[in-house]
Amino acid sequence: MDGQESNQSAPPLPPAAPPLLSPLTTPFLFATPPLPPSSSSLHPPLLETHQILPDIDWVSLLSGQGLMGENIYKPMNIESASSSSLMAENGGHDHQDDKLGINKDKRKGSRIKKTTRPRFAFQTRSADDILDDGYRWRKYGQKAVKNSIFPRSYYRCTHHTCNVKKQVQRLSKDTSIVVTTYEGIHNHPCEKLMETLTPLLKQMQFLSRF
DNA sequence: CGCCTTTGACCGGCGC
DNA sequence: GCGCCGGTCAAAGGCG
Repeated sequence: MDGQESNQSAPPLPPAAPPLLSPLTTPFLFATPPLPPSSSSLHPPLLETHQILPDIDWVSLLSGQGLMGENIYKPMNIESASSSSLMAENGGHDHQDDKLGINKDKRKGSRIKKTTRPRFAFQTRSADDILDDGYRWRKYGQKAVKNSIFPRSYYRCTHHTCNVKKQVQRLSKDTSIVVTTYEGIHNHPCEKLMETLTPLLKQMQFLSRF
């Protein structure tokens, strides 16, 4: 239906641009110092809006390598994502992994295949639930979750060949914090990044002729 | 007209 | 087996 299965078997391509943190989009995302390990075990890293993020190796990050341990960015593979931050808020019940990337017809099938899509979450302190990460997203659902006064919103990348999803939920414990969970890897360039870079590249090509 | 959000219904997994 | 829960679908409506 939406081509979700089309790139399940293909090896994931590295993101053409950071799925977040693009300096060419607004609002900018900025990082706080690393959280203490005790809190990071329950919650994704918290990003503030007043500090510039360090350089991040997103390829390594999304492939599950590097930036682990005490680093504030802790990617979660799908197998280990069952203890995601959103669950910490809703009482730890989560079985979505079995259904990720499975459309309605597939769910009617005999056996649901477990997928292994990269997944990571982080927190931002923002008044806006939706962060401009440079990609285009279409909201496909919203659910009230247990033990949370705020609903969880479900978004899918609008690119026709891309099946990246994200979940957005505001913490009831701290209403200023928004938890965003990304799932999957974009297999296309960031639209806004390309929009910004294209005229610059053309100008560079023009100037290089002299 | 195309794209988006909203929202109720539906589905499968899990715990009891 | 049943109910709860989270995730997804898809129709309807809004907006530029």
